[in-house]
Amino acid sequence: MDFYKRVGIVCNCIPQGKVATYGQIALLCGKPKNSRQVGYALKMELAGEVPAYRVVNSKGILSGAFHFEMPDLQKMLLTEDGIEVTWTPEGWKVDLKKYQWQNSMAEAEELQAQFVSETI
DNA sequence: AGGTTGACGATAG
DNA sequence: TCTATCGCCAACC
Repeated sequence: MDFYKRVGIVCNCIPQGKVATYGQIALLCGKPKNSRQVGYALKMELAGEVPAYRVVNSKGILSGAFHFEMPDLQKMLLTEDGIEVTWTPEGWKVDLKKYQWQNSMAEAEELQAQFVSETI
């Protein structure tokens, strides 16, 4: 099972109105230390195929905003999701306290199941 | 084969 | 709270 494939699956499972962090996704993919590769994955294969705009770093900063075609695109999409995005000296930011995706046990298992089915 | 580079994260001071 | 540093690992020289 390709790690990038898992990243794609996880991203597609992020609920509308929520965001996830790179580390969180890496964890759900079974590779807690591959947070950097998550960003790399989004940039390469998955760009345009998954809602990568719902992925932020551990501080809630939209660190990848610059890599979108239009700088404000990510912020705009998040806003349409009902997420409040604010401008800070560090860049566009979301309140993780309010909007971070809280994974339930069921959701984690659901993801594992999809990983297995893809492995066939 | 070896060094550098990241859409990152955790920790020490 | 903020900075410096280190660990991490796939991709790319």
